[in-house]
Amino acid sequence: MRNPSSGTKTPCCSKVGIKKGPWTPEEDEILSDYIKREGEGRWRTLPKRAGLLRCGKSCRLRWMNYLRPCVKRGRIAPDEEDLILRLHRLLGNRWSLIAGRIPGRTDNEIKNYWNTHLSKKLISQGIDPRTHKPLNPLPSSSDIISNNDHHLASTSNPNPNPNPDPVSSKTEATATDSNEHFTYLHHHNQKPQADDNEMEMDGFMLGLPTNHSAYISQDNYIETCNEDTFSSFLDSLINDTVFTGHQQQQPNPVHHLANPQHGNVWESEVVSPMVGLSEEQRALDRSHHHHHHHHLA
DNA sequence: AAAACAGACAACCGCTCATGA
DNA sequence: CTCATGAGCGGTTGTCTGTTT
Repeated sequence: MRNPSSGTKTPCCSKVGIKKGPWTPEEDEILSDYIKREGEGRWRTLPKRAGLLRCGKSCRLRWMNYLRPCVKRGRIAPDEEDLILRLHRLLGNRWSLIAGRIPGRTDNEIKNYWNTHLSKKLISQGIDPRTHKPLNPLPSSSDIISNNDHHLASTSNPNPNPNPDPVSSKTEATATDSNEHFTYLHHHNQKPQADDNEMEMDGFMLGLPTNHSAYISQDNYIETCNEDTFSSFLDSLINDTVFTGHQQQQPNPVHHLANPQHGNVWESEVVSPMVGLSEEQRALDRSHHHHHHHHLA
């Protein structure tokens, strides 16, 4: 990690003469034109090359979240919303991972939509947006009220989520004991990364095809082997029920994987534990995502 | 009519990770 | 191996717009 005190800290937009705030249509056009001509990348130097008084980060963000042709604008459709809910239940706040599964939508957009709409919606339905479980129906004496509050939820949350607090989950390596599970996962999945297709784990197998395997362990955590597996895994999830009516006829090589003869595990079992994804899983997903980005974006 | 407030979304910041020298 | 750098992620803040007082 970069040491902020090393003197090499990148000031990014703090430089004088660097514009901040909302983009103007003129700036948008300059950026779009430039990227169409020269392509993406080299964000740090792009502003200078393109003639923009912005930092590279800002340019990248603007392009990724707004200007790219494949970015879909407009309202989130009901089926998209359903998918977001479903994926969030599985993945937690891994917005980019979720976004990677929703064509045309960006992580930022989904994050915003979650925070402004879905989170509140779930709360109004008596569902904890973090755990996707019912909010404490009968607050016991030990429970402090108001687990509507995102922050307080972390203290009163009965679920096994090892990272109740998004901030701490990010800044600190999680030390909760339930993480040992993912430590295991991490060591076994991430190291060999894309080249191993087989894992021996106990737990019940979901039946991914060929040489891939994904499991729901006895603790109900999803365990995946590599990015392809993970990808297929999510595919199966997506195609499971969300688009019934839209895509159900669409043949999908990995269809039925997630809900084999075991019933709809997503609706019942997977829900809670997956929110407990830890830093290790995060790391795993990151690696997934890095590859995804190139495919999807 | 205007000030205050609230919601929605765009943008920024700090951080981690991957990669290459 | 270490270090520098680019890229990307997720939380948070800023700004705009619509609504309420």
